[in-house]
Amino acid sequence: MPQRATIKTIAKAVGVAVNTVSLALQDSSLVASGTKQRVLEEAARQGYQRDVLAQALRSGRSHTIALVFGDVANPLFAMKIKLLSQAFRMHDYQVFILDTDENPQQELAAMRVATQRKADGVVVCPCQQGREALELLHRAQIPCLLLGREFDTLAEDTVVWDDREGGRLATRHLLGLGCRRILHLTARGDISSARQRRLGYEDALGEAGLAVEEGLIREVSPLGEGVTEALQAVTTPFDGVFAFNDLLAWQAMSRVPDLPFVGFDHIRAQICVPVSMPSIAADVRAEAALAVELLLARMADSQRPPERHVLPVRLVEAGK
Amino acid sequence: MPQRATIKTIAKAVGVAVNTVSLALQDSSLVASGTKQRVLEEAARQGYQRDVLAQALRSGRSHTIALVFGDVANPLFAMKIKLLSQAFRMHDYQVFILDTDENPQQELAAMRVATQRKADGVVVCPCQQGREALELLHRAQIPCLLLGREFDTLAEDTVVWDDREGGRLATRHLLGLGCRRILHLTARGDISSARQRRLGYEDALGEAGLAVEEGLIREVSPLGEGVTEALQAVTTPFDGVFAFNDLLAWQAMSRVPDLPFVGFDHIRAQICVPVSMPSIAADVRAEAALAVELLLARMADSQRPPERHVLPVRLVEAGK
DNA sequence: CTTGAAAATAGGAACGTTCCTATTGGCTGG
DNA sequence: CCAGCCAATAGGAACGTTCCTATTTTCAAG
Repeated sequence: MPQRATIKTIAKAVGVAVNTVSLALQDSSLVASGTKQRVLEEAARQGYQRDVLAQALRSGRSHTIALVFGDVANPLFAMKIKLLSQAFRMHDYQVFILDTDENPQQELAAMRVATQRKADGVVVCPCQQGREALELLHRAQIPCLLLGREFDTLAEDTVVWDDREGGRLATRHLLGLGCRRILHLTARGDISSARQRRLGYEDALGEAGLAVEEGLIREVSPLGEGVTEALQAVTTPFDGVFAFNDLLAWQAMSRVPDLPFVGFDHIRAQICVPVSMPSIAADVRAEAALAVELLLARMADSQRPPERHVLPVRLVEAGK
Repeated sequence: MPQRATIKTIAKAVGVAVNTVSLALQDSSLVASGTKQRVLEEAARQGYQRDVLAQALRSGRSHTIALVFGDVANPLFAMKIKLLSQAFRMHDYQVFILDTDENPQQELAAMRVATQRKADGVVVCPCQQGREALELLHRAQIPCLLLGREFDTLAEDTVVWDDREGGRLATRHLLGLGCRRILHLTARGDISSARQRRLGYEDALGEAGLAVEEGLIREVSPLGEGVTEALQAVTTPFDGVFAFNDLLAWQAMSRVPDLPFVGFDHIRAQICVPVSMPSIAADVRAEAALAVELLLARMADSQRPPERHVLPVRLVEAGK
């Protein structure tokens, strides 16, 4: 019955103090290179694996980042998660994912988990109206980055798409096709991106000299629940649809075919779907890279003033 | 400068030993209900949050489950992750997700992370040919459940779909449409599900008195890379396609339209895509529930003999 | 009252690290 | 030849829990 390898067992085997082993494993310059080598060899021989929990408890750093998203099953989020995980892993941070179901209560719970698990940082795409969840992190002194959605007051680093411009591009595209009564499917819950996309929609209508009709704006869950019901409830006729995101658009398409649609997020780029629908896209890889860079920078220096980055968007036409 | 609330600060405030506080917080019957109440009140007052890391270090149980999957961005996996997370959270287990990119090396690394983080259990959809990664868990005495893919020797609890039957159903469907030269896009890497689906394909061809043509079976990455190249390399003519999964099928469809296709996994059920393609489905909710139940049972009693569950599959026709 | 056991609480070690403060040995300079 | 210093190592406390083993209190029975 071989007992688990710890710095203690290594220390005993090499004939040196635990402290020396600890330092050697950290590749500290304080320990002689000969001893260092012997320690490393013995560690390898015993199949030593550092106990990250003990390390975290003592050092206060867990080498862990929490990712808080509304819907892991949304391919855009899934891709962001994938990219963020990879990048953070490169920097020796393990990632754990918290799915909030776009529910503010669950978001709060997620933050509690993040603080309990002593996350070194958090990336969140918030579904809260208020800053309650963020305050929780603030009190625990955990650096936080907002991804994809933001708040009016810039209190943390933020990376968002140019949602308003996206809304304009999408709507102009439909106007260009001759649509005059464009239905806008927006997301419930006072999400910044939804608000901005809608403003862009209104901008474009204004440019074209068209009035905004409340009857042509419908709110549904960002998860895509209740789309068909919402469509049935539309009494005014319409000749085109601009949806908050591709998931909503697709769901609507199966109900209202043969109308021009524009979506958002360009999910097709992540998951190759044989559906040809124009959508608004941004560079997700660049977005993830930027997010990681910013969060790591903040973790290194909490005094930096928060930065806000807006990524350019483009309309991807139906062809591809 | 209010210092962090710990059982020690609570103990001091209530005027009782740390031990008593610890027990009270665990709702132990050893501590008098009066004291218990006073402790809980003080804990709430101080905004106490248990340090899960310290708890894990001391108790050996981290209240954590690792989910190891090949591709988080695949909607089927994403949905399984979502369901598993929810269910485990109900039982007070936090989940962390490890994406292996269908790469055996990364799978091994993921297992190392799981052991380092002292996961109480692991759910894995393995991409390894060998049992190396599983041995790692075995040595660390971490219960493990195989989900979606399996090995010949039943050493751990297993939940899989009836892949072979799925292959038969899919192929029979194409045969029923009059196809006689069916291309099969299978997954590289000796994955059990791919093997079984292919066997089913061969079964069905046999039933119809058709020979298996090697030229009509093409291997591609399970991630869907290189599908178009693989299609271009097919020299034999074909009149229908059965793909290892929907992602591959969709990707192929954009290259080879106007042929009957059958996919696998019925992703459309998770993410509402306006693409009408027959696919093989199983009850994902039941699958997740079963997986959770089995893993929890094993965590409670490691001596139980391993169980193997095969979920029935059905063909979902194009209409829906 | 005293006794004994059960109920309630206390005290300290332990989990595996890291951090802080010694202690040792060897070497240089005057 | 010794003060002084630097490099290398050692020792022990600490992180916040839980676990194991005492100790005290309570209270019914004799």
